[in-house]
Amino acid sequence: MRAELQQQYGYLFEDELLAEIDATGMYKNIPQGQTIMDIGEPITHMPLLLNGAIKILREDNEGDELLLYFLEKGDTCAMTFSCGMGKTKSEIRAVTESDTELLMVPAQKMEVWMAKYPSWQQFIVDSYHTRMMELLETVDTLAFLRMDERLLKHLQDKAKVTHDDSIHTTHQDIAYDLHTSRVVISRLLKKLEKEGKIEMHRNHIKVLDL
Amino acid sequence: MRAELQQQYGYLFEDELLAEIDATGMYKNIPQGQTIMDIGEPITHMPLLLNGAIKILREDNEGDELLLYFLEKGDTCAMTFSCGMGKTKSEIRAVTESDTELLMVPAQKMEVWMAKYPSWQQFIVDSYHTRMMELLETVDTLAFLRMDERLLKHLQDKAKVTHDDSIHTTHQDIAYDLHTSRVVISRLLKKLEKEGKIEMHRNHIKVLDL
DNA sequence: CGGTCAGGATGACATTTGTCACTTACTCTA
DNA sequence: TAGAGTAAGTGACAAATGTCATCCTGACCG
Repeated sequence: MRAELQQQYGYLFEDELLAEIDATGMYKNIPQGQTIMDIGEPITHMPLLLNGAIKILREDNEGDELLLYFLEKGDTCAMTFSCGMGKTKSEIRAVTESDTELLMVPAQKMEVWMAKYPSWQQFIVDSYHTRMMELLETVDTLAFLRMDERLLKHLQDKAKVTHDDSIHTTHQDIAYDLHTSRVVISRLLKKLEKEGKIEMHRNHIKVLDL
Repeated sequence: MRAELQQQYGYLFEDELLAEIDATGMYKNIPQGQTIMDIGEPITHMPLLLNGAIKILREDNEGDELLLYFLEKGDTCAMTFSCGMGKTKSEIRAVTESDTELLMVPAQKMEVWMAKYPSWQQFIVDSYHTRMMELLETVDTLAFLRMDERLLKHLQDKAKVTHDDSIHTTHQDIAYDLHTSRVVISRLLKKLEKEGKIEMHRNHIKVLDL
């Protein structure tokens, strides 16, 4: 674990901070498909990813979801930071997209480190900025792209974070991520296959247009 | 100007920081409808709003716009902060929604203050969080609401930031903000009027459902 | 091997949004 | 006062998306 921490964050943090993270962070290895943070739950810890990928979701009033963005190793979710500091509840749901190793860092430590370590402060601001840019990209996708374009982009993003151009998922799961219906996704996938951008198989899709 | 600075930010910042902002910030009084920051331009200053409101816009590949959110007095746009620090170009356009007074703070000062003043650091993190929550709201609006719901919410938001339930705007301007066409807006406004939620006049709209 | 269930495909139809063309109404200026 | 320009309304049509029902296929289990 310490080796992975060193590998992912060693170039960012002072040795002293790395030692503190090592001492206080709770290591977890979570299989694919698990919810590690949910909407409305108080935030007690903040995840630092060591390996794998997480998807960050929003939810509407009917309980239907929408994918905001993916997180990968070396990332954290900045929203957890200030929700933790403000003692508010989570506005987003985090679900493991693939088997994931991470450190859960206690929320109260984050504030202490903000004052104590310039590298942590820089990390938090950089993380906010990066997530902000990703949310902007999500807004752009929703506002400017049609559903078939969103679908292709989604498959490409998924292939990128799992490092596998063969995606194991169902039409229904994709429909949930894109906040639409399964029938619409099946039709659009058919269209993308016709266009030579993907190859369809039962329970998985191979992305050709990367 | 110093009085307004004290009024809007006095409760947030140390006296020493306020003095530095006063000394280095460039006061501006900008009429409604002016672009104060544009996409692709390098960021040399960051605005601190004293009075009025600004709308923050995104642009697609065809040059069509989309409103992200409004900023009011006591606000800044966190995206300018890290874009300024990273010496990158602006990803958003900022346009005055009403006559606006603000201080333009030099970008290089922001980084200095980050290390020097805990209150500035707190302000930046809080600002990031607030903007993040607003972007989430924008995502929700785009993903979960139909165009007529988005339109009503837009009018309500506009009324709120201008402190006037009679909005001076055109169907075409609203269509630009919502990234749609004027005809669609005219029809939906007609529908909202029928539903008793607004009152329509040429060049302005009165919001009844607040 | 047959039954069940999940995943996927298809047809028909409805709703929402967008585009184009044209007309009407209002405002401003010479 | 008339003309020009802008703002708004309407009709017709197209495209995109969503819903419902039904059927087909593959995997799994008893």
